[in-house]
This record gives sequence, C-alpha cells and structure tokens, in this order.
Amino acid sequence: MITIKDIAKLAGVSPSTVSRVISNHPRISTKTSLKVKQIMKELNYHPNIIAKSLVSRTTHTLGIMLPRPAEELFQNYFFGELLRGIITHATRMNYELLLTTETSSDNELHAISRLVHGRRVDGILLLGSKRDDPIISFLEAEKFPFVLIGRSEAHPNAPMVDNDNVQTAYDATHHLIAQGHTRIGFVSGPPDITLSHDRMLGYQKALAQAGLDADSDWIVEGEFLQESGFRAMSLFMSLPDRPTAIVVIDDNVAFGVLRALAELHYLVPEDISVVSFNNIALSELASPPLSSIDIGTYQLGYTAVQVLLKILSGEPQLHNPVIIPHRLIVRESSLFSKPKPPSD
Amino acid sequence: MITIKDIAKLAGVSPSTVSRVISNHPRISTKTSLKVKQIMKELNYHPNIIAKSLVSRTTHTLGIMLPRPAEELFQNYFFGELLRGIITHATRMNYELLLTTETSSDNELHAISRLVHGRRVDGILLLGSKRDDPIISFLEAEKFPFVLIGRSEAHPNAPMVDNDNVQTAYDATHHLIAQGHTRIGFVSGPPDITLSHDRMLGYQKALAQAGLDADSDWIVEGEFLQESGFRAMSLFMSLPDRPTAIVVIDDNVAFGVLRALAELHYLVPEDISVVSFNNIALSELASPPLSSIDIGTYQLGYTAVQVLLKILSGEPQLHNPVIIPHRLIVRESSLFSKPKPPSD
DNA sequence: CTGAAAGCGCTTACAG
DNA sequence: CTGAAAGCGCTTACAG
Repeated sequence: MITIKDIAKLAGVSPSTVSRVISNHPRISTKTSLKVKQIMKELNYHPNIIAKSLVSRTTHTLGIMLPRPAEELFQNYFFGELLRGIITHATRMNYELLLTTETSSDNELHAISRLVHGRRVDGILLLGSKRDDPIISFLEAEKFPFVLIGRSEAHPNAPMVDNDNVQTAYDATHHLIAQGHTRIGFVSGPPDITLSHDRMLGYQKALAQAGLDADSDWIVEGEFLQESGFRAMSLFMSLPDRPTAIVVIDDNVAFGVLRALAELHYLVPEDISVVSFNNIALSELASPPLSSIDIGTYQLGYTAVQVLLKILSGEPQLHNPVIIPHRLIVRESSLFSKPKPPSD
Repeated sequence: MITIKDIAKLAGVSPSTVSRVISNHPRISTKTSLKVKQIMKELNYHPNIIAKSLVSRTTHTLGIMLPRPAEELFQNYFFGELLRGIITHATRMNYELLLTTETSSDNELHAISRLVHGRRVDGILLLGSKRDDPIISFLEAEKFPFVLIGRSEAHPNAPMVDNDNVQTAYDATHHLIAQGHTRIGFVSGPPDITLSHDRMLGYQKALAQAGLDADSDWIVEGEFLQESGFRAMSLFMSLPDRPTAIVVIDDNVAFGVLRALAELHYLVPEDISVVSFNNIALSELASPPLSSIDIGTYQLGYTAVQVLLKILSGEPQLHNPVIIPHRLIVRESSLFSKPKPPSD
C-alpha cells in the first residue's frame, strides 16, 4: 500500500507537505503542489480514509438507521424512494452512507451505540420513529448529530423532516366528505408509530369538523402490509352499517384492500371509495387507479440529508421541523359522488 | 471520549492488557479480564472502531455498489428485496454495510477506487453488472475481494451468485409454448446488461427447440421501467401479425404492459398471455395476477453475503457461480390455452 | 512556504 | 499472564 511517506520521499518533501497538498492548504507553493500531485497520480495514490478519520475525528459518513422490522420495510416502495433521495444528495455531497438496522430487541440501543461510540459516522438519519423512541433519547443525551425523518412527540426539539401528517389525513378524509360520504373508515398502521397517530388525528379532525361520527368499528389498526388491508376489509364489509369510503394509511396496505374487495365482489369506488398515502409509482396502475396523498418521499430523504449536513457544518437550524409539502392525487378509486339519501 | 488508556488506568493494568481483554485473548487471567470488563461497563466504554481498523487493516464493513442509474433501482421492489437479504445476513454476522453508487460517468472507477484504496471496506458486493464491466476488471486487478450478484461473461472466474437466467427465460417461454402459443414476443431490458442477454438466449432456445420463429418484430429492448412495458405494447399490438403471448424481463415492466393492454382494451390472458420475472409481492395483486418466475431474490442477497464472508475468511470457494434456484409461479395472466388453429 | 515531532486510539510482536 | 515499545497512515500546532 502506498502511503504519504512514499509520495514524500519521491517528491523530495516531508510527509507534512504532502498532507497539506492533499488538503489544499493555502500556504503551499504551486510548484511543490504540482510536483506532489503528479507523483500521487503516477503512483495512483489514494489517501487512507481510515487513518484520516482517526486524527480528524470525522468520517464523512452518514449512518442510516432502519427501524426494527426491516423485513417489512422493503416490501414497501416508500423506503426505496426515501433511500433514493438520501443516496442522491449524500453522494452529491461526497458523503458515504452506512446502513444499519436495530438488531436484538433485548438491547435496542446496541446498534446505535456501536455506531456512535465507535465513531463510525458523523451523523445519523433516523427513518421513522416510535412514539417514545429510546434511540432519540440516547442520541440527545450523547449530543450526537441526527435528523429524524418523521416526528417525535416526546422530543419536540429533535431535528425533524416530516410531512404535516395531521393535515395529510385531514385532506384525504375531507376529500371523501366532499364526495358526499358520511360513513368513512380508517385503516391505520401500528398504533405506536407517530405517523399512525398523527393521521388518526387528522382523520378525526376532518370528521368532527363535518359533524360526522367516527364509529370505532370503522377504525382498524394493522401493519404496513398488504395483509393488513386485506384483513381490514373482511372486517369492515361484514358490518351491518359499513363505511362507504375509507382512508388507508399506505398504498401498499391499500393494495391489500383492493384485492380483498375484488375477491368479495365489491366495486371500487361505487361500493366503497378508497384514498391512501404515499402515491408510489404503482398507485396509478392499481385497478382502479388509487387516489393517494403524494408526500414527496424523495424530497423527504433528500432534505433530511441537507438538514443533517447543515447541522454538521454548525449552521444554525432556522426551521424545525422542516415540513415537506404534500398533495392529494385524485384518481378513480375515490371518484364517486355519494348520492344524497332520499329525504323523506 | 473514553479510551483504552482510561480503562487501563482505572483497572491498574496496561493498555495492552485491556486490548487483549477486548479481543478475548486466551492468555489473560479470568480475574483481570473480569475486572477490566466491569470497568468498561461502568464507564460505558466502546472501542474506537476507526483506530482498530487502522491497525488491523480490516473494517468489518462490506461495500454495496449500486449500479449507475440508482434512480431506476428503487422503483423496483427487486432491489429492496435484495437489500433485505443482504442486510439480514450482514447484520447477523456483525458486519456493517456501506452504500455507494457509481457517480460521474466520466470516471466510472472513481467511487470504487475510493472505496478500495481508502480501505473503507473489507469486500464489495456488486449488484448486477454490465456485459463488460470495468469495475470487475479493476477489482480483479487490485485483487480486492468481491462478489457479483449476477453474471459476468468477460470475467468467468469472478465470484458470482446468480440464477441460471438462460434457464429462467427458457422455462417462462416453454410454459407459453406448452399453452399452445406459437407467436411469442419478448420485452427485454437494456441490451448491455448480462441479465437481458442471458434471458434472450433462453427465450430463443425455447423457441428454437419448439421449432418456432422468433420474429425480430416481437422483440423489444428497454429499461426496467413501467414505461418500457407500456411502450412495447403500443408497438406490439399494432403489428399485423402480433404475438399472442409475451415474456417480460421484469414484473415492474410487466405492470406497464398490463396497463397499456388495459388502455388498448385487450384482455389478458385471452388476447395476449404474459409471463414475467422476479415474482415481487405485487405480482399476485396485479389484474390479472401475474405469472412470474420467482428467482429467490432475498436468497440471492443473503447468499452473496455468505459467499463474500467466506472469501474474506480465506475459505476456498467450492462452487462458482453459486446458482440460486428459481421456479415459475403460474397465475391468471398466462392461464389460457391457445385453441389449435382449424386444420384445413 | 516547509519540516520535525507529537499524537489520534488502538494492536501486537517481543521480552520477561 | 502482563507490560513497554513500536507502529498503523494520517494531521497539525509549533518553529523556522
């Protein structure tokens, strides 16, 4: 392996000088700089980043912390798209990305603490969080730089990049109300996830504002899996007074919903209208095409890296949380105006 | 930051001893070991992995090299599933994962050479490869450990984990032939990708064996995107003598195919039968449900990590390439027996 | 503008 | 079984 010393020897200068050339130190003569650079090129020299890290105490690496059941994650286009945003900006800024996942549940801090104490990364991106997440407490206690993609109730001052998820669900629900629906259900995600919680609030808020009831039978909590949507429908559709429209926490879950409805021979949107979240590429291809809230997934990832790098550079963070705008994409699955009941 | 020296001082031993305790050196007395370990716990000591890396010349990190247009990648469940397999086994074996992507096209070796020369990783996982991939040449020249998920013609001795992709396409095509189809098209991927090439061979082999023609009009090359499938159909369906069945390189592309056919008011499988590859979770939910070759994506990723770790440990590699088994999952999209033409 | 020296936090022959 | 010393490849005050 070629080191800085080899270059120094061949260039007839000291290792310190070579180091300075590499880091573009201002007070190096153009002449030596050129000479050293040429020799580095000739020998195909590449600095040992590990050695550099040790002394500079910086790694130019960002850690990506995947939430526990990474199993589920990748069944979801959402995380792919999020990663895409993260990779794009990190690569652009010459940062490396270290992928970690929570391991054993007996010690949820194991992975993160290895990362932080082992000085493997300069900062951490948290993809989603539980409602009371020990990882955030840990990171705050360690004063280790991080950004949460999502929202934390317990840690309102944590740097966050998120949608306004009360509003996203409000918009989805309101859209259904505007179509004339009065019995609107909600297929939610795991209740300990802040996202589920926020969207539940938005759903309830929209109903309350319209003077509608949120029948507890019309609310089901599940996972971010197709099966959850499937199961929710077996439940809903057997109710004597079933909803005529539903809000679904995630497109993937909505696919399960559509499948169940097809099997049960219900028509969407005629028998039941559906709106979901994320607007993944496939929503458009579902049958019928799925109305979905576009949450700007790519931008969420991209922006999170921006915010984290800003924190690392010591710049003051002006806004927190950073809110990524969303918008409802209306497609066939919710395009059915509920006829007014005969007023007799 | 707490270092080995702090521990040594408090335990009344030398730093060397602490280091030996950490690495479970055999010739350390249980007594000192216990004492040192307790102090490490009390101070919540975690070894600096960077420093350890510098001297041990090993990082316990695997690099994941994403192919160039990472943009496309994550629009595809396939890569998510592959990553899932990789993460699972790497985490289980206590390896970290560094995510890199090829950057500027002006120097395709830039990213990989940083990784290799910077000693950031112990080995590299290559996700897919071009037919003549300079990255593989580079890695071989540097004698740097790597595993290719996929196949390289130009480098037959490179460690590879792959499906038998000639056979996968043969099976898909043969299935359509068995259904009575004689005019079978192929919607392929980018021609410079080995995968596309192999599947083309399998497709042609199956046709040849059945004495069928592969009309060049029935073959379209594109990207791994839905748009490609969509466009292919506008082409195919306007042909005077159009195929009655098609093999599609990837489920994602097949979704585009299905969408185009729906818009053009063709029925699947009655007007045209479809078989594709990867068997992602959504294939089952397509309308109609998509026949697809399950290539064991998760296992592909999982196994690649196993093989790479085996190489790193110096174990001899007995089989190369490692072939992951595949199987055809028949669903509605290809369940239509072509009636025999009237024999007059 | 450049060099000698100390040091980042660890490991590992060597010696005892 | 344990310690002192040298060293991994780099950076950076300090001095000139």
